[in-house]
Amino acid sequence: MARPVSEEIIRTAENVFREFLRDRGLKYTGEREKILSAVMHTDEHFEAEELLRLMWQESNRVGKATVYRTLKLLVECGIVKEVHFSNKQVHYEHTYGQDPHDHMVCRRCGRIIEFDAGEVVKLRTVIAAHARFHALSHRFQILGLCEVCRKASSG
Amino acid sequence: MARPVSEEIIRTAENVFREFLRDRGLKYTGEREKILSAVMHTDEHFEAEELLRLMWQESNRVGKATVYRTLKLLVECGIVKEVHFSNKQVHYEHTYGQDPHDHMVCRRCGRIIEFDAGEVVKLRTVIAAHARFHALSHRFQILGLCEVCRKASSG
DNA sequence: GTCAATGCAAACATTTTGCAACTCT
DNA sequence: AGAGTTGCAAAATGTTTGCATTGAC
Repeated sequence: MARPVSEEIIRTAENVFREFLRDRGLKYTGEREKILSAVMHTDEHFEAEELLRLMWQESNRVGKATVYRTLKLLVECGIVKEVHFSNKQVHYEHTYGQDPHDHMVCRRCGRIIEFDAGEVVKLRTVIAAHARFHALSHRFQILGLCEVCRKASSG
Repeated sequence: MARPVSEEIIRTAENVFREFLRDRGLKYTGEREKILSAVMHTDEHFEAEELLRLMWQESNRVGKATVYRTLKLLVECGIVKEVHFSNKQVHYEHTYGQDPHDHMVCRRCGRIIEFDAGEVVKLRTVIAAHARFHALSHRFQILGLCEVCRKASSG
């Protein structure tokens, strides 16, 4: 899982976001600040509605539409990444100050295991070069059975 | 792109599907046959609604719900694969009789470039072994700029 | 004849949008 | 002051479901 992140990194992310907004003539509002903070304090993958629920529990009343709009901005500016685990909602994770990683997803129990993306990045560069493609990012997931479920099903 | 596939392969796929259905006490109906045929004759990635439109154009009147239900079965039986390009609809491709491949997606123009998945499969096995995870499949996409768009944006 | 499949429309879940009121800068 | 932002509720999107009718085996 994405690990909880130091206050220092959170402040840096805020600066990145503020600058990103300023560059486009957009405003750093109280809502955007609160949403970024909620995102950075999450150490799990989350969905938009989940983040909203979390914020409401802590009496941070922001509208649903604002959360969706702000997440989109955070993705654009690279602080947040979209992950597609299921066919339903989009999942998000903050990646700012984290090592790049990808996920293994257990088909049986849904468990998520992260792994370092270093080798994947190397491979993607080689593959892209062959097609004269300029790789900027990737999405990678390994689907299968985690150790527990494998043992359970062969037992 | 998935290449158009020989009539022989199509017949084999039909057999696979029929057997899959029989094994579960399900029926090989005219609708399912028509949908499988439409899928196998597609050589592009498609969406459920697109397939439906295509079939209607050729006066193959099947209900939308039936298409969704049948695609789900085809995925289960391994003839069709889900691909998640965007955050919106699921895309599908038939993979029966095709070499395993993954995709590069151009962020600017949306162009899809396929590449052989051999190296990815090797890498996923190594990575999975580290976590005692049993890899069964993967999803991989490289996002970036295709040659045309890279030239256009640097010019 | 039985049990499953179909088609339709209604339901559903998630995300986006229009708009009047508001708030950063 | 003015352009962008918010929240709400309505709309849109993509997919699923309930149910009466139809069809495969």
